[in-house]
Formats: sequence, C-alpha cells, structure tokens
Amino acid sequence: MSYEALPHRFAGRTPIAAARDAHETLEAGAGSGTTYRLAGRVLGRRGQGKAVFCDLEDRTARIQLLGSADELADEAFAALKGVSLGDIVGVEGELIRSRRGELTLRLTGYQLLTPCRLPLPDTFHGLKDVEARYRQRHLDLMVTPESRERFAVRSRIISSLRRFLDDRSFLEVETPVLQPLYGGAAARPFVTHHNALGRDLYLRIAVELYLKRLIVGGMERVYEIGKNFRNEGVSFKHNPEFTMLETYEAYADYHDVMAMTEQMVAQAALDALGTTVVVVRGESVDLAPPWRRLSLGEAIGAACGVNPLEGARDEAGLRAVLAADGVDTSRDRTWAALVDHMLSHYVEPHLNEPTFLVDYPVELSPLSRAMPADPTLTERFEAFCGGMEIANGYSELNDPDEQHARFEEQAAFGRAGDDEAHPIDEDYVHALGYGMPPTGGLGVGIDRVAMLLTGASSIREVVLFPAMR
RNA sequence: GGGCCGUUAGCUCAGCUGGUAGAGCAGGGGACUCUUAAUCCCAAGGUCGUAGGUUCGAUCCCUACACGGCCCA
Repeated sequence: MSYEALPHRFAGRTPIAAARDAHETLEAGAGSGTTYRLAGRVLGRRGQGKAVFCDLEDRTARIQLLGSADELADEAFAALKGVSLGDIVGVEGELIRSRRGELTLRLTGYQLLTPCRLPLPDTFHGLKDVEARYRQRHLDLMVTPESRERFAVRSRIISSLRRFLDDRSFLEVETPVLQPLYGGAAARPFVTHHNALGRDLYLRIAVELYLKRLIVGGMERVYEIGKNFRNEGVSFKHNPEFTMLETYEAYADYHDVMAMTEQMVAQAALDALGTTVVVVRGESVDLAPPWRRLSLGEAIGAACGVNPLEGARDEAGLRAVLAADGVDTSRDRTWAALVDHMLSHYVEPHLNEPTFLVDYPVELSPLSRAMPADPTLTERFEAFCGGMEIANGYSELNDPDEQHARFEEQAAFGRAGDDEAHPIDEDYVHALGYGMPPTGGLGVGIDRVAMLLTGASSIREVVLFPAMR
C-alpha cells in the first residue's frame, strides 16, 4: 500500500457520538433515512463473505459498520474486505438499526485513510502490562477507554482552573523555566548549561519568586500553570517533572487563599466530573467547601502524643519519638526536617477528607509571613486529600530584612547538611525592598488533583508520558 | 535504600517432579449476506528479560544484574 495514494483529508465527517445521539430511538430493523460520513479506527471485524461488519471508533464513541457487496462499489467492497484491525478509515452511509438492535452505518462508501501496519494489542483483554501502557501511551490510549477518559478529565480540570481564575481577573503569565538561581520550594534542582552565556542554569523547582516580583510590579493578581522539575526520587505521587498552578493575589491573606482553594478545587470537580463527590482509597469524599481546618501542631500531637510546636524546639525529643516508632531519622538534619517527617509519617497518610493544616513553624516556611501572636509560627497552610498534599499557600513574607534573615537561616541549614535548603536570593530580597503589598499565594499540584478526581492510585496514570528508568 | 512478586509469540496467558515450549486473539491464505469476544479450515510465528553457575540435560534449581508492580522506609 502506497501512502502517496492515500487521501490527504476526509471532509464533512460527523463525530460518532453525535450521529448515535440523533437516532437513539430508532427501532430495530428500521432505517433513519439520514446519511453520515464517519471516520476513525477499526477496532473490531466480523466477516460474512459478501457482508462485512466492523466496529469503528473515534474520540467520541464506537459504532458498527455494515458493508455489503450489494451497496458498495466492487473496488470499495474489496478494500473493506482487506481491512485490518487498527486501520483508519473514512466511511459514508445511512444510519440504521440492525435486526439485532445495534445502531449501524450501512455503507455506501468506504476509503482506507491510513493503514495500521503493526499488530494491535488484544482488543478484548486490552493492554494489561503497566509498563507497556506507560512506554507506549499511543497503544494504551487506543485500546484503553478508561485511560482516554482519565486524560480528558485532566484536561477539563485545567480548563476549569483557568476559567475560575480568569473570571476573578487573574492574569496568566509565563516566567522562566531556566533560572540563574532556583527557589520557592525545598527541593534539589536539575542543573543545565547555557553555552553562549557560558554559565550553568537551573530548571525551576517553583515559580514563586518570579510571580511575587510581578506583584511588586503591580500586576496584583497573577497565575501560572506549568512544569516544575525536582531532582528527586519517583514514587506513586512523585514524577521528576510535574505540573503546578501558582496564584498570587495582592491584599489577600492565607484565609482568603484557603477559601479560594476549596472553591476552586470543588468547581474543578464539578466541571470535570459533574459532582464534588469522589471516591478516594475506597472512601467517598466530598470536596465541597468548607474543608476541615486543623493546626499542624495539634494534628501531629493527636496522632503521636507529642505536639512539636509547643514549648522549646526539642530536636532530640522529636528524634526519640520517631525512633520509638521505628522511623529512620538519620537524614533529618534539623528540627524542622523532623517536624516535616512527623507530618508525613503520622498525619498525611490519614488525611483522606479534604483538610487544611495551618500554622506552620517558621523554620519550615522561609517565605511565609509570621503570625503576629506567635512569631515562631507562620500564616501558612497545606491542603491534603486522599493521603496526599495537594496544595500549599500562605500570607507572603514581604519584609525584605526578615526575608534576608530567613534566607540566612536556610543557608545555615544547608551548611548543616540539608540539601533541600533554600539558596540566598539577594535579587529577590532587593525586589521586596520596593514594596510588595500584603499578598496571599498558592501552589496547587495539578497531577495530584487529577489523581484525586480520577481515582488514580499512581501519578503515572495521569501523566501522559511519565518518567521511566 | 529494604522486602515480596513478576518478566514465555505483537497482545492476554498456560507450561506438573529438570528432558530445549502451548492456547486464544492479532497478523498471512481460504470459506461464509444480520454478525457483534462471530464461526470454520490451512500455514506461519519463540535467544522462555540478560549474564553466569549446578546438571548428561535448565523456561523450570542457584547467584548476580536489568526493567516493572506492590508494600515498607
């Protein structure tokens, strides 16, 4: 088969679902009198000699085709008899319902548009090999309807988030992926090199510090949806590149941001699924506001008996609590790292319902504003659902001197062996010197939200081409 | 990083106590005018993840490694 002889286009086609929907009430054995042109991939074939039945599938639906020697030209019928599973074809004919009750296009025209030259996976059992589904996503999408739907949900989530923010006068912006200095999160970066500039650059681990410069500049409400890169292990909830939404709103604090977060995620669920109720790890969970709010210290205290945020910073004491439960703390170099470890060990896995943990220690939150009543804590929250962190936000620290001091403290953590400590960003501190209004900021892990709304138990199910070894 | 499990035809899977492999679907050829996991006939398809070891003989037992899954850290 010469590709040059194959059509370059197929005009006037109707989505299969639209053709089906228009004739749902057609009776068995009856014709609709309506002619359609359909195109898609052949995923089933049942030969009958002088009659051929196929199943044609496009993005919207599947429908049966019936081609008979009586109604097709000899050449077209011969071509149809030679069809292979997986071939992409264009057809034309009257929509009827077969005697057995199946909506069917009775063909008067048939054209091969593109052949499938390789054998398809078993069209009955589908592609079961998880590794093959990730490495050859095109095959997975072809034969796994659930997979196609999962990525359609993901797409609807992202458009819902954009609509939500656009409706509230947020401006979508784009900031550098290649950065001279990384920041905005506790993570190890990827390093690359710019030949012409003769210097190393980092792939961003967050967009936070750039978006806040825009707030200093007076943009007031900004957001960015894009890839972040973190040079860390992969797990069911970690991919080295992942999609994050960050928003910054001038004149708002973390309470405002929490309210927006729960509304925005609930709206995304409504837009993507038609409901705010999702099934998470076997339990039905409602994402409708308001979400539960718990203080971080009390949540840890309730789970293990020790509230690490009460009294003095007792590094040895926390280490002993974790060690008593068999947790290896050898890589936790600071008191803050131990608190973070307690959170992820005792609390996070059990937060199935949407929950805001609030009031994080200052050592763990170098970019958040301190609480007036207790400067050891900050106006910060993280949102959890399904045992995962899905969002993080705070009242933004806008005091340049305090920010500089926090960076210095981070540098000390770095010298103590914390390889996720923030580097000092003098340029950012300088920008704060021009005055950043009181601001509330937010980061949302889009992949995690997509997992939540699709019931996926691995991030690889919601990332089209996940990182594989 | 640790533990457990898996890797056999393009796909889904069998393969006993160690004797160099089978099925269904797909792909090739043929029959069939209402089938829908269509059916029937014929032929073809394999470095049993990789490398060692034990053995007369290894898909099978042992070791290491690779890749993947699940659980723990």
